[in-house]
Amino acid sequence: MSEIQNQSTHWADITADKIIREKGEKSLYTCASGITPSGTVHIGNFREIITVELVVRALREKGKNVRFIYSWDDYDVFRKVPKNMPEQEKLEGYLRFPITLVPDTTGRAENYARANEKAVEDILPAVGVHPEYLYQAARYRAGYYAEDIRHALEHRDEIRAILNEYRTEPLPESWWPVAVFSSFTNKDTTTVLSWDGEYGLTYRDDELDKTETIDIRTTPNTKLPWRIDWPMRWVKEGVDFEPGGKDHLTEGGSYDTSKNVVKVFGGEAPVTMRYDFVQIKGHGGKISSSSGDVVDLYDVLEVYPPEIVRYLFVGTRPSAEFAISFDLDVLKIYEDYDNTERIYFGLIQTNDKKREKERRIYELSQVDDRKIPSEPGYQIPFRHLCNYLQIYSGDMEKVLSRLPDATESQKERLRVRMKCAWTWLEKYAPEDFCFSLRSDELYDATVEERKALHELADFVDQYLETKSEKEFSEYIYQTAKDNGMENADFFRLVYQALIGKDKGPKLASFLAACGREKVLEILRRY
RNA sequence: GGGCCGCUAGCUCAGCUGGUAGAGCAACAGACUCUUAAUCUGUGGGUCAAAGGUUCGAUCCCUUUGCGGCUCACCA
Repeated sequence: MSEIQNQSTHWADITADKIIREKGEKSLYTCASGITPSGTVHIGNFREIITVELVVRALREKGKNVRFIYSWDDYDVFRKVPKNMPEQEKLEGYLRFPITLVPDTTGRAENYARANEKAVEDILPAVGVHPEYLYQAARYRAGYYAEDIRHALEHRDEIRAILNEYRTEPLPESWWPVAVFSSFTNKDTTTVLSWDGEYGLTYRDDELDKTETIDIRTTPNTKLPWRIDWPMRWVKEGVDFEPGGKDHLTEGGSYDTSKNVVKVFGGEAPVTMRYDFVQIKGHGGKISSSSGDVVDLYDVLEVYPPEIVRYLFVGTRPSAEFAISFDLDVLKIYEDYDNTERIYFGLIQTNDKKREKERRIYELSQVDDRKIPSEPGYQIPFRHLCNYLQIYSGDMEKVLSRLPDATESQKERLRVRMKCAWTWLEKYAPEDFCFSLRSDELYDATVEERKALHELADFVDQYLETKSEKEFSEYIYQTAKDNGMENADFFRLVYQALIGKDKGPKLASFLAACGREKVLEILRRY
């Protein structure tokens, strides 16, 4: 194991090494991630979580003790009502509230933020991600950060100078490094007026023009703005590694100012890594979050099994942008994964370097690194599996009965895969790709056409199960010839007779896949 | 305006700590009287955006330029 680790060139291993090198040998390494649950947490946000998860796994495999924390910034301000949320007008009334005090109009949880959090927390274990969740609203409101807020107030000028370095408009003299939610309205439309040098903070509610003095230890209204909050928490939790999106990791971005602000709190910045955004391809056209139709982890898991979802992220350098596909690329993704798996199990020969790389990608793609499969999945092309599924109208057990040599563990994996395949066929596959065998309604065939179909039925009856695919295709041509039909016309006829379309899967193999019984059941009715 | 990323075969990209380039698809040739991005065999194809520099040696490192994209400078 360690031998493999040492020579691994996978980015997760390289990052783990970097953390150890830069932070030194420690008894505990803290890796952090987090976002604001201000709306449905989409698949782009997942990139950060999975990036940390992979680095955490790499560190643990090097024998390190690791704490993986995930911060929900649920004391953030509700700035905009996402279009995919019900009861828009009601939510409008809560703008400028902390999201933890906004009601959940979807009826899933006690408040808006919690509903979005819960959706993520429920699904992450499915892809092998198990962080320790930290809830910032609860912490702030319980006075957990009171001393840190006071510390920021004490270093007001120093912090302002750091933030001003990159600002076009310098922060005014009257600026304070805290934000206050009004105790009258819950909104952040307030202005801090003064601080008594200890825990007393006086602010004005700008809407009501009312003034109040609060104690930051006991009144749950104060929070630090993002660029101060982030470095403060680095110190609080002793964060050694935390990646960031490219909006944070750019000159003048929040990582830049935070790595200076963190010194005010007596700490240092964690090792970081920039990840690029994730695009979506083939998801019905409506994909932008502004339209409210976000793609989240649930959507992706409907079409890809957990290990393939991981595979997408594992196999791509975080700094590279990539797209998650819901169109025909899905076929290729499955094939790519299977290919990696075949290399892992030595079913495909390749050079050492490539094999080592693919091996590591396969390992990291597995949901549980202690339960890596001991045998490859059942070898059937994804396309073929899709055809089987359609022949049996989505009945997975019937499909499995056609694959008698599959082992139990392979069947388990096939079931997950078929469920995804079926969802894909129903929701995303192109029209041309889909078919279903005729049941009640028959093709309105002419007398000549019926004769041809009868002849084909006889061949099917006699030879479909005994002749090879290639040999059987001879009978198809012969039928066309015997009935004086052009091949193209005859193929069209057979597809119409079986599936009501002009085209379909390659005929000889399609008939074989359907099986003698099913084909005859339909053809004999003409 | 600052910063970051990309520019490699017709297309999408891989190539990672410097040793004169790979995959899939497309193309072409041949199998198959055959369809949905169908199957098999084989072939061709690249001044690694451009120009300098470092080096025995550069797709890779440095500088400059061009083109494309993103991001920060308001909030988080």
